[in-house]
Amino acid sequence: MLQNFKNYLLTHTQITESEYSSLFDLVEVKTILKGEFLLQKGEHCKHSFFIENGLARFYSIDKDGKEHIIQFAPENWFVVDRASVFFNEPSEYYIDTIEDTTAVFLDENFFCAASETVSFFSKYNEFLLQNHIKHLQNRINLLLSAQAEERYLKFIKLYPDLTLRIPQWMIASYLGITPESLSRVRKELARKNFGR
Amino acid sequence: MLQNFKNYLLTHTQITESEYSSLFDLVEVKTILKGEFLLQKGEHCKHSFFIENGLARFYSIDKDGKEHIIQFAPENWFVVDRASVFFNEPSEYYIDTIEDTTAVFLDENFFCAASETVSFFSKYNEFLLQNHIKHLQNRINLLLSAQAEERYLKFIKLYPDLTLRIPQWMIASYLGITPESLSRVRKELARKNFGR
DNA sequence: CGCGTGATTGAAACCCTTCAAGTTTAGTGG
DNA sequence: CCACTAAACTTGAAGGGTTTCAATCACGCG
Repeated sequence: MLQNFKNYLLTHTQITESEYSSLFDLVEVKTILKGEFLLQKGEHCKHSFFIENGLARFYSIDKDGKEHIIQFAPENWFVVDRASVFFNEPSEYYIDTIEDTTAVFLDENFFCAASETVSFFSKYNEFLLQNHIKHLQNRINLLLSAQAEERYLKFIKLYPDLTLRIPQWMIASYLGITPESLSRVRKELARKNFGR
Repeated sequence: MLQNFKNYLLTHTQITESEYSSLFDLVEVKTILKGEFLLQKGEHCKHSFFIENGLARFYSIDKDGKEHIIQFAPENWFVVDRASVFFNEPSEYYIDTIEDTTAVFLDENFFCAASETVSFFSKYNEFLLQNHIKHLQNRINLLLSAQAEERYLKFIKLYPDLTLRIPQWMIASYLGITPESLSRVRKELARKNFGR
């Protein structure tokens, strides 16, 4: 039961077994079926979600009804609309699941308690924020500088395991291209590599 | 002398005059002429730069030699490659100035001392990180969902003052389009608004 | 088996880039 | 203060990458 969440905290935050036990009372664990929402536009995001098992996605829907995926979150990842949580604003985004998912719901109380009981916790929290910034910045740079093929190659290099679990049209959405274009990019890549 | 930096800290971090005086010994202030570098690719970024006066830009150069602007930083803004500072990695990016600039160089020592002497400081630091994430996320969403015209309109709405100070070709770079395209977008916008 | 979803393919259209030329603007030195 | 030059901006025509729309194919599941 919740092996991933426990291991994650033990290895990343130097938490002890007993500290973990007391903090665990503060979280909620929920099962979310494939396609169900963790967050919808207009809601205030009150939790950080730790994905114990399964796969979630964080995305927006534009005025033409098109989805744009900001982030995928497989097991051992956090997913959250930080802007909504931290600034207490209604969210512009959606979070739902691509697979049946077990998620740990962490609220303000949990982070306060954890920061107080585990001295290293706030340091790790800063690590998460800095790491998040690093990834977002790299993504912006990629969107500015690379075309479809290069974006896709970087994606499968960075997330080889996810490539197999995520439908192609969602990867296309993450890359900022249409499913048809991604299909053609893959066809072209297959053609190039055939001669080896 | 450094009115902006002082006011910024006083209003945002609840620092006292005397605390400011002692912390001020830990910073360096430098004048950077237009076009000179604060950071170049391959260097380890050791400072956060507070722009006291002037205007800086944070950008990458791709394999074809094209520049891609990640961020502009006018007076009262911070600019820094957080990934390089926090993870102690060589930077992938450049920071230089668009105008003659006075910048405050803040290093690790400053942040440690400030966190210790000013209780509110680390809270404000988290605010900066969260705010940074919020902006990067919105930018990614815009790059995924909007075409040239909409990107430009959002830009001039968000940064009306910067629009006049920054050469058009740099704004184009920030938007992920060519200078020629931006010129045509502006022409088209002028045409549309002529009929009012 | 039939249905729905996802992936593929083709043709036309579109947005944007590229390249080249011309115009305007800004900065510098005589 | 004007003349000169470089940089920035504009404009046009051609081309490229991607989208759009439509049709077809492949697959899993009730």
